[in-house]
Amino acid sequence: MPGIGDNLKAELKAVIERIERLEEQKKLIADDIKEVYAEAKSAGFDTKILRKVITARKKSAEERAEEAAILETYLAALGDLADTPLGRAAVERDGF
Amino acid sequence: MPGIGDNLKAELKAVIERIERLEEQKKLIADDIKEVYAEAKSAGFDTKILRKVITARKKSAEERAEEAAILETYLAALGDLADTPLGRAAVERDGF
Amino acid sequence: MPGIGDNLKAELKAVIERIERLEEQKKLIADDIKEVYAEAKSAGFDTKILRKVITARKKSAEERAEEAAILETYLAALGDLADTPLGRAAVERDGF
Amino acid sequence: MPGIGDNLKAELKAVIERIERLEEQKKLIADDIKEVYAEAKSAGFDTKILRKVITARKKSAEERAEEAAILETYLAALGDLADTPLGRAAVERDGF
DNA sequence: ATTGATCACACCTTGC
DNA sequence: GCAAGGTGTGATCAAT
Repeated sequence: MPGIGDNLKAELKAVIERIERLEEQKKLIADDIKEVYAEAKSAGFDTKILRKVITARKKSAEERAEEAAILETYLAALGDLADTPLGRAAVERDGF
Repeated sequence: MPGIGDNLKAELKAVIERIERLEEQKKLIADDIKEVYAEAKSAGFDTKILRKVITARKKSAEERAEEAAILETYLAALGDLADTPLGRAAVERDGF
Repeated sequence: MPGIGDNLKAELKAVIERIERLEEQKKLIADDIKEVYAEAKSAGFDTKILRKVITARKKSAEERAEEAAILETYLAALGDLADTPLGRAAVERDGF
Repeated sequence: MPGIGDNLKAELKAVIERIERLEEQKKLIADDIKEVYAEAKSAGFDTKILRKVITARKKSAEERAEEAAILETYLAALGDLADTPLGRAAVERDGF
């Protein structure tokens, strides 16, 4: 019973396999992370605190990224401004 | 100001960097998975069904693993029994 | 000191009591389960194997439920398709 | 092939069914609890806080039970003491 | 008694 | 904004 469904079936199969393959890899890495935490615990670290540190650093990184994005927006605006004499003067005065 | 905490600090730093590196990799893979779902959606697949299929297949795999574990446990128990003449007789009669 | 908060307070009290009553019942059942395991152990059963069997059976049930859910979703999707002449033709040809 | 294993099999079946029946009941109650939380949420309560309250009350109850147990131990000791004239005097004086 | 593993529960993020 | 899935945490149970 070959039909138009065959292509769909093959596509579907491919999609599912790609996802399952990726999830497998993801799981391997997640297991690695658990292992690192386990080792750290054996070495006397408090994993709960450790996790908090990681989370805090992630938040900081996000904030930095946010700030960088804002800065970039400013710079882009200044770039436009820089095309005018008035803008160029402002840029120079403010040290950009 | 070198002190007794320096080794700990270095260790801690190493641990955190290992974890952050792994989490970064994990995120990359998670993003890949999202991308595959997005592509599949564009190709006309219903991602809701897709996800259900994936989880169902995962469950199947887990169940098979579970059953294999039970079988192994059974066999280990039978192996112990098999070390005694009485046990061997029982095992044979019951078709194991 | 009757005030506007009184209704809320009464509601809150009722909610908390309902939950605590249910959790109490839940705990009683959990204790019953423990007791059954203890009895089984006394009767010579290996509780470890017992638990594995129970969980495997649970997984089977879950998987069946999951598959039923997928089937339902499929059928719903097909039901939508079936509302169009083109869809109906495809559905019939592919044996649904 | 009737054998000595048949009784075991029947017993095993009975045990498994009892446990599964109890776990089913437990799940029903757990679902009831979820439902109460859901209703509470609809009524405008913050379920997170609600859970904290429940937990805190549970802890208090445990503490009270603990204290009651200690009290009981004391009372038992006093009961023994009460069998002696000296003990009885102490009990009376301290208001037990 | 303690420790390690297993499991249910609660929280939180993500997709819809 | 809600529903769902993944993740972290706490409790429970076996083994030493």
